[in-house]
Amino acid sequence: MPDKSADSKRRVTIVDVAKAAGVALSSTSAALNNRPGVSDKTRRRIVAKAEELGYTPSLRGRSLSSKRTFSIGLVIQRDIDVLESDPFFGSFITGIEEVISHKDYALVLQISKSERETLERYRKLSSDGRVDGVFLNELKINDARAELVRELGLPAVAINSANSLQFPNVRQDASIPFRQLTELLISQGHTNIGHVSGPQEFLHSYVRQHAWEQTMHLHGLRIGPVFHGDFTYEGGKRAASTMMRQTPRPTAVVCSNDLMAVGFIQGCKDLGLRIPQDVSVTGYDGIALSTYIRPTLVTAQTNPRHLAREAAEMLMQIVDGGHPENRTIPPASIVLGNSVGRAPHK
Amino acid sequence: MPDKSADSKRRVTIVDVAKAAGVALSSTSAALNNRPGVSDKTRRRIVAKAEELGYTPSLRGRSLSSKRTFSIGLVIQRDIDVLESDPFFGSFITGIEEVISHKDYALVLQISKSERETLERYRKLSSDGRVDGVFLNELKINDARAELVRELGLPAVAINSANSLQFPNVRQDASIPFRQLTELLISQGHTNIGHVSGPQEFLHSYVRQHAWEQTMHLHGLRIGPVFHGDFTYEGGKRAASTMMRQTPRPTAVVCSNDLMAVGFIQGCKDLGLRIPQDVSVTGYDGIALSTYIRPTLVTAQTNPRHLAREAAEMLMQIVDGGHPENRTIPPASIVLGNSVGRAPHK
DNA sequence: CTGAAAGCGCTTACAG
DNA sequence: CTGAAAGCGCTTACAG
Repeated sequence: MPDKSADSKRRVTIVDVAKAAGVALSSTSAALNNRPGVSDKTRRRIVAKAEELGYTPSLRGRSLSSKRTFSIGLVIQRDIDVLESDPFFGSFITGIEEVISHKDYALVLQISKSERETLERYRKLSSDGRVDGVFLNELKINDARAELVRELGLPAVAINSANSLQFPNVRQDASIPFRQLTELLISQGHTNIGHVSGPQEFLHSYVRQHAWEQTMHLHGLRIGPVFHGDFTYEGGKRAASTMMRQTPRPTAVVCSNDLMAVGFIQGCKDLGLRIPQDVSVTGYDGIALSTYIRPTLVTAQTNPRHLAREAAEMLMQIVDGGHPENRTIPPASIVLGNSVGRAPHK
Repeated sequence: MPDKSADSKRRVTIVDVAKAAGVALSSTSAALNNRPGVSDKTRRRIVAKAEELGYTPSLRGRSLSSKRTFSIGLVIQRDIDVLESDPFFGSFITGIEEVISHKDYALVLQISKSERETLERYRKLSSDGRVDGVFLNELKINDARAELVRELGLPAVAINSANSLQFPNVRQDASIPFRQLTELLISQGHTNIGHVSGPQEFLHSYVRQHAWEQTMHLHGLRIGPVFHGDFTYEGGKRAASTMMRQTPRPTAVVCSNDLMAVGFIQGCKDLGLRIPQDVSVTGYDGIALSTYIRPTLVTAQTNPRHLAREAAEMLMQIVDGGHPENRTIPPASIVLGNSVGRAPHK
């Protein structure tokens, strides 16, 4: 018998505990789960016995009978090469973990490479019964996940969704910092201010661009050129090489995220333009990279970890049968780097 | 009755399929899982019925009876603030997913903030019966997880472990690229070459430093100064401000990873040193950031995604009762940036 | 408060 | 090849 591995030691079950304590199964279950239905005295005896036997409840057993998985799902859709440099990712997951691990829930993480695959993942998470709820993160305009998840009856909480969605939502409003960033540029004398946007299908791209536009109008300025980027460094670089060759070129550019802003700055440098003497640039996110580069970036510090914590708490409530109110966390606060200066004289 | 949610529609079970097809439960199970024990004709009839009824097997039911979870676990231990800028993370997870999602396995991801918590996580993953196997990633010297996991009887595969560990292992040898990087510097006339290491407790810190040392000796050179870093940007910056104030200061520095190398370069710039005219710098990892900075970094391109794919395949084999051989993937290849130049004349 | 029983949805010997 | 039955480890009415 070469195999004396762990398989041999049979698991201690709740039945063993019940027998050892000399009480019924139901009493044992109630005692161990802090449910009413047992006297304090018996409860204590049962709990002691359980500890003595080294009983630890089987998730599989609980799952089947309680029809819960004690897991929640997060599906992240990314182009492969982008994932690596994505700051949102790690922070967001950390925030989720901070909440759910204390509730004995676990995170099932899936990576998807296309919208079709993403929908397939949600569908399968549901049909397998693998999770009790999911996040609706990085929503697109008319995101197909919303209808799917509703149809599947899968509990969900949305992150920064439009209010129209029928899911509990947590948001950190980007329009305030984008207004502030735009006004900062205006206050420095800039009048021709461009925008490097994210992909048009994303809700958050839209919100950010809209805030920039509104602020320009508010101050009686015509909106500058817009480049439709993709949230990547390379996209930012391309934006610079396109936008900054126009005449007249903008003297300042509001970028939809930090990574593009950093790429934009490099693109400007490659064209021989100085930051901020020739061009002022702002970002959004507050990633570490924005403090590594020179000049350091003017941006707004978002808080994905906080956002995730709120979202996870809401999802835990839903899973427990609750109906949480929508939540809002404070808007990202402006971080003053050195990438913004006074508008150059004409 | 206000609630007409998804709860109302009862799940289609294998019993329903068996009844509808007019056969026994066992035949149905065999047919649906492509196990022998049913005639081809009945199998087809059963499969057709299952599809007709929209049957999709319940993971919970399967789990309980098969004593499998169809999940594997990855525990990542990080200081909170480091996680965000960690490139390893996203790539590694992507690699895992590429393998397991096709096998109907899912990844349970946990974030831990201390070694104590990490051990607790492994312990709980095992006692809950939440996963069928785990990764032993980012191993420390005498890593306590190894003994724990063995004791728990938890199937595991190790990433870049020392050979002495009794787990199937996949590695990408770092000593080759570190020798090459060191020799590149030597070939440029450098003789006083320093090293910025990772935390001493990590196996991979040790391997990298050792390769640098060996190469120096091989070429009859005395090893230069060593700074014990922490793999962060700030750590690299501190290394520069400490090491580059010494007299004589090294003319080249081999950093244990890219993030520290990037910080080191910034630290040098802050001291008024030019890269590579005054100091040459190398990294390791090949993160995107290394191409964003100027000068671009000389480094080695690792492949965490590939590493993860191999590891995940091995874990899948173990879970299926196999005993995979150790694997090796090709070493990271040198990426020539502009951070290395000829040694300055004395 | 306590106990015996059914059930969650599968898999797997075992007998025919 | 096919079928009836037990079992995985829990929870949850239900009756006492």
